[in-house]
Amino acid sequence: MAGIKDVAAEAGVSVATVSRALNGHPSVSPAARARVLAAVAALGYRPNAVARSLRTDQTRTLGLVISDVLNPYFTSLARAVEEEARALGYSVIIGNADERPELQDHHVRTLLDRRIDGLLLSPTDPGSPLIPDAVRAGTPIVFVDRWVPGVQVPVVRADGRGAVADLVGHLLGLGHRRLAIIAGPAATTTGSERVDAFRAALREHGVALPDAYIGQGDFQAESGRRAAERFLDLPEPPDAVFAADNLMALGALDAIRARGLTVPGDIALAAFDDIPWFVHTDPPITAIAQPTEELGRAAVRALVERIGGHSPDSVTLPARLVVRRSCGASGPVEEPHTAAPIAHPHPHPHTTVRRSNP
Amino acid sequence: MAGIKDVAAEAGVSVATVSRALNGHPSVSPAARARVLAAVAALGYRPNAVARSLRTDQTRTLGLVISDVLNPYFTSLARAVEEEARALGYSVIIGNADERPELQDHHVRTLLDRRIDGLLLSPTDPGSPLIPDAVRAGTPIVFVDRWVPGVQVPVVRADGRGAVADLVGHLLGLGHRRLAIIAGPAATTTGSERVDAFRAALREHGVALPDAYIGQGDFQAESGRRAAERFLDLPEPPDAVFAADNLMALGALDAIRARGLTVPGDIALAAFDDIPWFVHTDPPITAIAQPTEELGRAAVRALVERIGGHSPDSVTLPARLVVRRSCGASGPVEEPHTAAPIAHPHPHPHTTVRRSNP
DNA sequence: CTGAAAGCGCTTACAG
DNA sequence: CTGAAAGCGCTTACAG
Repeated sequence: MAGIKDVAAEAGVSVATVSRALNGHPSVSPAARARVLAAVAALGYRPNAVARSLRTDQTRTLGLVISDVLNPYFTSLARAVEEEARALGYSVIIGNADERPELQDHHVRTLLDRRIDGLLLSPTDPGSPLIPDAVRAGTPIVFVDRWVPGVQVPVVRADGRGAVADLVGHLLGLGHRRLAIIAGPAATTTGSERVDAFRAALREHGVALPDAYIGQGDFQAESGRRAAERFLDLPEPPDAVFAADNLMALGALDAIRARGLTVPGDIALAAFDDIPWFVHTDPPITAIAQPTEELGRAAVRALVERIGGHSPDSVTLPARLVVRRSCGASGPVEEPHTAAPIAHPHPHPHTTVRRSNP
Repeated sequence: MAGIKDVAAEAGVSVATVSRALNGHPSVSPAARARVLAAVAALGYRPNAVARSLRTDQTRTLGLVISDVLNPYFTSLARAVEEEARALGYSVIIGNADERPELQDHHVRTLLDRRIDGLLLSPTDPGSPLIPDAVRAGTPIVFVDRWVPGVQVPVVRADGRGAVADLVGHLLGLGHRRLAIIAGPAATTTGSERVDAFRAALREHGVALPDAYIGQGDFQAESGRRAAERFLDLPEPPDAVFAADNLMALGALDAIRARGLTVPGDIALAAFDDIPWFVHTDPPITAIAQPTEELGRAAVRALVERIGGHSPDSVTLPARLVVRRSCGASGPVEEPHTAAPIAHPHPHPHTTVRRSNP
């Protein structure tokens, strides 16, 4: 593989001039630049990014540690992150924690060892000591989606409270009274916030959320299945279940079907996070949609600002309820707290979109 | 950030000894090793992977360029790849080509600039000159899923011919006669092979595949929608549609529903690539399942062999048909070419699994 | 505008 | 068993 020395020899200049020509340094004569470019083309030279990084102390690389690559939500997030990063001249290396603390640490450590310029993190394990360590060491970090309270790092996330309140109103309006939730790990912010929002909204309507109606999941399909089974084994099973992510909703659907029960006939089902397939499930599933792409882009912009030495603000974007048929006959839709409906990426005759209040 | 010199000073040894102690070199006295380890712990030292890579000329990193991160097939593949790579001591950097040739080239180039030790590639653009260039330059490469004919590189993929033949038998057995396919780009191997297999299987049964029944897609949902619409506009629309990937199947389903038609009542639908959601769509979708995890692992093993200087063989694993209800009343299932059914990851009352012949 | 030289943080023959 | 020194491929003050 041709190195900068080969190019210099071929062009009849010093390596310094080659470097300057390639990096657009102004003080290179047009003649020298032309010879360098010709030599580069002739040799098929490509600068060694490893050497350059060592010298410049920057890798032009961002790390992104997500909780689960098999979750379409994180996958869309990753795609948006990569796009925005590329637009700003950065590469991104994705680490998949698979909802496992050790794996999160493994990836964070590996990324740090590679001297990424900044880290985008959606903590699976908010208790990992690596996080405050990295912050203290001065590594630019931004949390996306999930965050760690108390750690001084900008957070880019969606606020689902309004949408959850809309969902609860929707469920109660359809006559459901025994509302249950399959929660994510309480240690994660998205795990606890969604239950809190659900409980708060129920309280507004004077409805309680008994412990038996809080299933403990881990954001994976299997846990959704188990939680749903436990609900169905109750002497008085819930008549509506809200899964805190799309994978647990899938698991819950599996469990409900396995008992020969139907949605929404026997039990209503709704999910946090909207995905294209929800339009085509039987029945189409009512979900809370996050502005995923915007979150990914905003997170990258914030991180790049941090890398630039600034202190970007946290960003919170609203989520919104997308009503389909999984909670009961749609009937005449009453707009919950607001007016204008928003277009949904997958228009469907049975879909109604509602925006939560700001 | 503490460097190796700081550790050496703290431990009272030379940087050479620190390096040896950290890399498990045998000739380090227990005493020195202990002092080094203590110093490392005290300073929170982490070796700079960039510097190490520059010196050793290896990054212990694999590149993986996939065609579309939003496609669950590639996402599972990526997960399996990362797992196996990690087990073998490698990191992986994923590049998403998004089915766009320029993006594929961008990622291949970036990965090569970073001096990855080897590249796993599922070519979106088989015509890219970067591929033969890299092969010529000696970069270890292995193709996964898709490949480029004529390029001397091991290929790890699934052979869907048996399963497609099973599917055609299944469709004809249910009384469908006008079978259509939504194909991927003819330039990609998976794009052309699936049509070829479909056409060959039809010919076996004396059925023709008219041009009008070959929809040209690009493996994205939107193209599936358009192709399905064109089919439905035909004076004699097909009575069964086979989408060459799961995203085009989603698009086709959208289009069929938008016309107020039902599956399989008005038209049958099947897809290449099985995904968990196919169990819960309305109706559950008959699909051809690839052994995705095995493919990912085998690809990594082959690539690591290549990096080790060996010449691994190509690997071809069989795909299999998973019958659900989207092609018509399931009725008594006749096993097509073989005997034993295989367990499916998502057992479901309406699912029957068939293995294609070897 | 250009080149010689130092140096980024490691690893590894070489000599002892 | 250990250290001094060279060198991986670049970039960048410094001097001219």
